[in-house]
Amino acid sequence: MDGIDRALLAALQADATQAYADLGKAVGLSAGSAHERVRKLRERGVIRRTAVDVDPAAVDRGVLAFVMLQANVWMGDPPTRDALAAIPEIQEAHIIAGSASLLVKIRASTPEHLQGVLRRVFDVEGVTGTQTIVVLETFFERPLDISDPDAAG
Amino acid sequence: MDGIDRALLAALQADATQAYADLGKAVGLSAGSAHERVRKLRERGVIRRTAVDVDPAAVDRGVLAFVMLQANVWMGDPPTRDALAAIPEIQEAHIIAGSASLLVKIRASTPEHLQGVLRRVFDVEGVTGTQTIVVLETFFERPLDISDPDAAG
DNA sequence: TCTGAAAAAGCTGAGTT
DNA sequence: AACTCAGCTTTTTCAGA
Repeated sequence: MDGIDRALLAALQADATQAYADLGKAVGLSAGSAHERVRKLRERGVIRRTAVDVDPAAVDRGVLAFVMLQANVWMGDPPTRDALAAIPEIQEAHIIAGSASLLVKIRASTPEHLQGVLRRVFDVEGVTGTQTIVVLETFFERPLDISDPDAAG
Repeated sequence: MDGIDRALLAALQADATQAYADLGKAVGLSAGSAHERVRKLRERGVIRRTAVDVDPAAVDRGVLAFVMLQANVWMGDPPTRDALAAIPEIQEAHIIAGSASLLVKIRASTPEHLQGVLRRVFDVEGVTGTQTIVVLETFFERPLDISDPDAAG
C-alpha cells in the first residue's frame, strides 16, 4: 500500500469505468502494471466491489433520516443484526458508544413511508426507544479520503 | 423507470463489472438493449457514477464517528458547506431538523486523529457545540434498496 | 424499443528486461 | 515489479424489424 496504490484507489473512486491505459497514465504506470496492482487490491480486499452510485431521489427514496435506538438488552448480536437487515429501507446500522445503543440510516420515499419503517424498527426485539433525526438537505456524500494520514500535508 | 430499469440498477449496485451480455440475461434483454438502458440511466443522472468500494480499515480510516453540530447562525449556506468540505475526513454532511443543525460522518485513523478532526470542525464559523457518537462496530453498510415502494410486496 | 451482428476498443496473460 | 505485445473478450455502434 504505497502512494501509487492510494492514487489508483482515489482514481477508481472517482471513476471506475476508465480504461487501465488511462489509469496507468494518471499514476505513471503502463496499462498492464496498473491492471496488476488493481487486481491485487481486489484480491487483498482493499477494493471490496465495484458498484454504481444511484441517485436516491430518482428511485423514490428522497427522504433520509438517522435514527438512534435505545435498548434494554445488549444488541450487538446476530439476531439484532438480522432483524435490522430484514428492513430494506435501512441502509446502514452501527453499534455506538454513548447514551443510545444503535444508529441506523434510513431512506424512505415519503414521511409516511418513514413512519412505517420506524414502526418496524420499534418492533425489533429489545428496542425501548427511538430518536429520529430527519435530514432536510444533504450538503455532500463523497468517497472515502484516501490520503495517507501519516504523510505530511 | 420500470421494473427492468430497477433490476438493472440492483444488479449494477451488486457488481458493476459484469458484462452487458450477462446483465441482459439477468433481466431478460439482449446485451445491446441492456447497454442502451444503462446508457440512458447514466444520461438521466439516475446512475451518478461508477466507483470502487474501498475498505476503510485498509487505508487506515478504521475509526468512524457521527457528529451533531449546534450552531448559533443558519448554516445552510455555501460558506458552511465549503468549510466542511475542506476537511477531508468528513465523508458526509447533512442539514438536519431537530435540536442540532448539522450532522457529519467522519472517518479517521485513530481516536487521536478523530480528536484533531473534531477540533477543526469546532473551528468552523458558527459552530457553538458538538455531540460526538463513536461507532464501536458496523453491522452493515449496503446499497440503496431499489424495490418500488408503490408496488405490492 | 429491441435484436443481431460488425467494428472498435480494451482486457488480460505470456514472455522479457 | 513493470514493460511490451498479441490473442481474445467486451463494448459500442448501427441497420433492420
